[in-house]
Amino acid sequence: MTGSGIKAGSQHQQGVTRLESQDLRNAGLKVTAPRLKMLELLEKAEGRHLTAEAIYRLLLDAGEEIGLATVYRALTQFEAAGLVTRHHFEGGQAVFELERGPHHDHIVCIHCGRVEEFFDEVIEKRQRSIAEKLGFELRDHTLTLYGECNTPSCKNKSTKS
Amino acid sequence: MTGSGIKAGSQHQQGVTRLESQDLRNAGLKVTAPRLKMLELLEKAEGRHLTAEAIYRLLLDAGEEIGLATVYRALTQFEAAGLVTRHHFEGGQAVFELERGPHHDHIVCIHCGRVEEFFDEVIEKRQRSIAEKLGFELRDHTLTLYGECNTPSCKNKSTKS
DNA sequence: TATAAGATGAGAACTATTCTCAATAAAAGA
DNA sequence: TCTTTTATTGAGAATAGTTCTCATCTTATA
Repeated sequence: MTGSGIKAGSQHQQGVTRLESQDLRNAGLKVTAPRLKMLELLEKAEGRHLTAEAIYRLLLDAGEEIGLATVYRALTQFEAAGLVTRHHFEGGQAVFELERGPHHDHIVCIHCGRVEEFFDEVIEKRQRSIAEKLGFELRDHTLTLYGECNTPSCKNKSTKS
Repeated sequence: MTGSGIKAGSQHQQGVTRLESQDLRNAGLKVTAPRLKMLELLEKAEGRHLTAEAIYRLLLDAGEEIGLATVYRALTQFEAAGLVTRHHFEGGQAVFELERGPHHDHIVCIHCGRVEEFFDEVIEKRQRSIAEKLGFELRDHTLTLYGECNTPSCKNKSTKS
């Protein structure tokens, strides 16, 4: 959607793959082709949020032989290992993104689905004090803003409703 | 938030029912037994978050004759009418709560599932300016904190994992 | 290499939710 | 009040997203 030209080519081979292999080993997972392919794909997606189905299709389209079950399984494992984050935006399907850098929240366009990320220390701090005040030990949070974005390619598109 | 002992008795009859009837009419919905029963139940739940399934079971247990499809349908209509809010906390099932007062966010215990509500103007304000800065017209948001609560009845319970 | 532990793909199974449809009940009109 | 119109209902089928099962195949290890 954004357009930082990412193609399904095969630029990075060994170097990246090695890093990814290490990620897998660190997570106690065997280094297998499906997993590496998935990590590569997520890497190339550069922060875009993909559904399991999308990952599956992209890999199939790229000529990989992979099963949907494997995609789901791997994503769950990656999540447990802290390699990816799973989000439940509106609309049933979970989306996944590679965990790069620390934490951030999201704003999603209700028309075109575009997702931007942000981080705000004021909000973070506030959350901590709210949790404390209410007698909770904060472990996690999800903050998602929904709005209408201003990209020219957006407004035209129909809403889900 | 408060925790005043709510029992599944049948205290309020006519008075409340009339208010609820009006809510339905205002929403352009016919006043029917299933809908009234659902609103009554949500009313009695005083802010607790119920799944569609839970509402269905509670009504069955209370001797009402109702179908699960009706519950889902009505909840969707109530939501469209602004009578209830739907939340997607972790775990697949959506939960519903009667819309009372203005807006608030939630903190959920990852052990016992207890939900508390809060409102924080600083966070709200911050969200608005973030949206603006990123070129979005803010329409909605969800903020849910996850933590471990301090109620004695909680820590013992097992985590979902 | 041979072996054991893990991972895989395909499809069945499952869960949450929505849809279909004939029967029914509520609002509106006479 | 009786009738007509139209929305609503319950039951079960259907769907979407995800997880499970299992026989087969790979990876890491001896």
